Amino acid sequence: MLVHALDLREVSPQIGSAAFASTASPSPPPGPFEIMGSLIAYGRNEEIYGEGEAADFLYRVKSGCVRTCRVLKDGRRQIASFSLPGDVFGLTPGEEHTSSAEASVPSEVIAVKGSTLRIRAGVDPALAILLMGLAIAELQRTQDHALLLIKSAQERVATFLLDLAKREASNIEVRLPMSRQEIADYLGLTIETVSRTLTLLENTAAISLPTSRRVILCNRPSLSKMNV
Amino acid sequence: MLVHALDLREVSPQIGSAAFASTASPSPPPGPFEIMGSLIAYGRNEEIYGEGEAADFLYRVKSGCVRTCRVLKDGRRQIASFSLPGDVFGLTPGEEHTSSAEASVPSEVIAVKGSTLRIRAGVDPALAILLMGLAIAELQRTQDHALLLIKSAQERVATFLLDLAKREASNIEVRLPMSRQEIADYLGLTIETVSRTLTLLENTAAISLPTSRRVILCNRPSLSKMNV
DNA sequence: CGTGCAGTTGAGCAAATTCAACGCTTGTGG
DNA sequence: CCACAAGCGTTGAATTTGCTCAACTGCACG
Repeated sequence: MLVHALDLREVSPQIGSAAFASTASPSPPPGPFEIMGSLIAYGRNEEIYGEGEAADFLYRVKSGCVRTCRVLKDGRRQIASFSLPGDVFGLTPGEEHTSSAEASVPSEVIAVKGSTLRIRAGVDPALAILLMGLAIAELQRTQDHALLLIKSAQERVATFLLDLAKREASNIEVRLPMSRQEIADYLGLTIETVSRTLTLLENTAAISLPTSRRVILCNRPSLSKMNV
Repeated sequence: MLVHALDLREVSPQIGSAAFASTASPSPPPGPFEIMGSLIAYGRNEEIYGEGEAADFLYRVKSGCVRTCRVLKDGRRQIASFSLPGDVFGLTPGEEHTSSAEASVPSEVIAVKGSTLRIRAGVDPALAILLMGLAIAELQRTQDHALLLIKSAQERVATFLLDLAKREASNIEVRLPMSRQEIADYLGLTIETVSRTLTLLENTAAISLPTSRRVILCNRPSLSKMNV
């Protein structure tokens, strides 16, 4: 049930590379992204890449929040992931992006050219294994997302909040870097159902909503009970 | 929107390895699976591996149909994939299986020990890249599955039938190697809704159901219209 | 010729969606 | 500094979709 797309912290221990080990620290030492990539800033709702475009870059979020989306012919949108600082996104099956990526809020990302990575991966087995780890981690998250989509609305929202909470410094307050519409498109619900479910959780004292973008988890056990 | 878990046909062209190139032919020449693996037969509903077990093997379906499942605490089951002959399954994020695998019908699979593959992948960059391709292909299918789960019941069933049809020799008749319950758990619907939707499609002359396990696609355009 | 399982069908119900109105911020211009 | 518009979120009522519960059918197998 993960909200973030790719987090190098999770794969680096497996691959025995120290390069990413301290991604979580406030100022991580330079890794492949810092060395080979360039920093780009995007405004709210600005497109980073579009569906069908050539997949030439791999990105790492430095600040903000990036969503990846797929859109059905009739306009229904599914948000596949939210990537938070430290997460990697842009890994795509094949040569073309099957999803688009946009900044949910003003965001900075570091972009590494895919061909650069590919060339180095051919030489450097550790990098090849790192890329494999990214793909595997992304697979895990996508599986969890699919599993989320068979749950009830309450369960989806509870799971979502608990996932976000894992990423927060504070483990009681969650800041939502996305709109209700984005949450709805991620959870496979309508904006009204998301709103109603949040107020329901507030009425049952599971959470509190000081502002629409801040959630206080008052009663974690009751949320966890919904996190099947 | 793929039903099969992993199909080497799709990854081999990208990786430039000839070993798997003719997987689709009636009697494929020996590849890693034939050389390094052993053939095992499973009966209907027999477990191949369970959730939480060590992920030591990679499997390729020789005959039959294998489902991979995840189960929520309260017993709700999601089928993540159906693997048909030629497909690979068992690739798992991490050391433990996050899903179980069972034979939907009596099936033969070829198992390759993961450690064997890993050892060879360290030496053989082509094999490492092949494994990467498997992960990426699996990722694509899982994304498509997640997208399926935001569609209407009719759309899900139509998509499912069209996906299965792609795998059939005949492109008008589809054989279903799984029960209604399995289809329901794959599509995130109930068995009753699947049954009702199939009869609805039959009443609208989109399909015909000579037996419950055989579907004739009478009107592909009308099915495709639902395949958003 | 029963028995049991898989699938279908029906009726009523519950959950989530749709459509619509309302309220709260936020930013802008007078 | 206030008025007002625009965007976002919330709430309500009616509707729809798919689910639950239950009965029934057909088929395979002993």
